[in-house]
Amino acid sequence: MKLEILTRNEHKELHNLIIANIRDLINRKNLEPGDKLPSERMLSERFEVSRSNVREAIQKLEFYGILKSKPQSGTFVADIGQVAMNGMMNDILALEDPDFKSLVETRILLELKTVKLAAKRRTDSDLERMKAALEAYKVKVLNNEDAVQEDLLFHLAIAQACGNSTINRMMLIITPEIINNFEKYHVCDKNQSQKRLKEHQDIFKAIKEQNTQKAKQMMKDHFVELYKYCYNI
Amino acid sequence: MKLEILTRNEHKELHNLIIANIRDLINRKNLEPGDKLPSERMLSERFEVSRSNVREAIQKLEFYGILKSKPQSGTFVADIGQVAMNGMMNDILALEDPDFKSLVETRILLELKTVKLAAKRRTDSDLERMKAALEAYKVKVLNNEDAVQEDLLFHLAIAQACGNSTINRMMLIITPEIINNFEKYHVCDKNQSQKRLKEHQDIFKAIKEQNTQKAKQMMKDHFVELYKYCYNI
DNA sequence: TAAACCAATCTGGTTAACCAATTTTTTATT
DNA sequence: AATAAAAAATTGGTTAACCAGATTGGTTTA
Repeated sequence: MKLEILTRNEHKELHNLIIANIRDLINRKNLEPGDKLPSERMLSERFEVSRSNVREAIQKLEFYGILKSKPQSGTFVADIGQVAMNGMMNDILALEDPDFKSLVETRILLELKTVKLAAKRRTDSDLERMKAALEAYKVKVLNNEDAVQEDLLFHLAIAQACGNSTINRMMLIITPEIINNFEKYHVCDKNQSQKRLKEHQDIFKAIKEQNTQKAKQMMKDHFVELYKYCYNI
Repeated sequence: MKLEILTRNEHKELHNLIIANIRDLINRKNLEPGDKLPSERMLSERFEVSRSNVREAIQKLEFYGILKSKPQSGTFVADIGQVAMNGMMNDILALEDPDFKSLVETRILLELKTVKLAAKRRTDSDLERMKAALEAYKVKVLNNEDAVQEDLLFHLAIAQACGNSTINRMMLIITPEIINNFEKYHVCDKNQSQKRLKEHQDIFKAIKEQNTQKAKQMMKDHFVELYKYCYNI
């Protein structure tokens, strides 16, 4: 067989092709939750792709909870049912790359929640972590240095304090994408950094005082600039 | 070298170990954004693990946007900066498995947003997809069959119509976990299924009419039972 | 001096052979 | 005939050799 190196996009296309093939196979064979898929070797032969590509596609479907691999046993359809599996696979295949607007919209949604929850649930050690992150941010700002990272890390510290591991996970997923777009579009303006620092300090204070409403309002104010920018694209 | 098969948990531990090693390496060598990591072969030798394990750990960090692999070239630290990378890696390593309460809380947060956005932005083809999902749900309910999957698929159809690919992605991530917990804790009650159908129809109607406030309120009502359950655990 | 070229080397990706746990089938025993 | 024990086949995971594109350093050339 000819060996071919794929670009990142071709790679994704290949994965989607394999995923679609697996979906069709499950439908044709009427596999139900808990049923076993054909082995990786058979799938790779059947779809005429390498076994490692099949493994990668299966890994992706495992991430979305649709399949489960058991060592030395097989790959199984998860307990989510055939209909749900079909719908979700189609959804996954239709998933496009996130645009900046979608990222910002999601970030604001998540953070207005995390800040409220953090104000309610923060422990003393949470406070310490947040304070440390805030201090690091402060130092950079006062030295008039770029502080995008420290900015975001303070927000991640809030997410960590919100006591919801799922929301925290989602903040982790979007943060690097946010950072990249920040730098790409030069969202952050150094002239405003003093103001931003003040806002961060206000947020921290509200969380410390466990004033949920104030915390949310401070975060909202903090996002106003971003909002504006987002709707101007 | 001795070959050893790992359980799922040991596997995760190994990944975390490698991730921690990579973090320490980046710190020790003071690698900055865009810098190249040592090759996979060198890392595997240095950490005394297999190259495929290194590749899997790198893949995970790629998913979180911390590293970028370029074919035939190398693996690079993403443009998020050293400080952010450190903080995020620590966060990732500290990430625990989601509990049901965290899942439900997140689901409600996301869906109260998706339903509002869907009411505002839904296209005609979105409406058709949602109507189809709703019909499938209706058939199951009227036949008094289990309809958890069709239920969730309707919600996913709403997410798809919300015009925000990031939120849609997150709904896809949590849905299988939600389904599993639904079935584990028997959250769904068949006696209430008629009521649930009515609620779904109300939501659909509100989205069709593009009445955002009503759509959100209907969704809120729909979640009341879940709320109760969630806070009773 | 600097630009262009070329070959040696290094890289992530791919493949195929191999491993050990598991599952299935066969055989042996009661 | 039923059960237990053993062997064969199957599985996902692992390893190591290999591939082709990218990089690099030195050499040649304008």
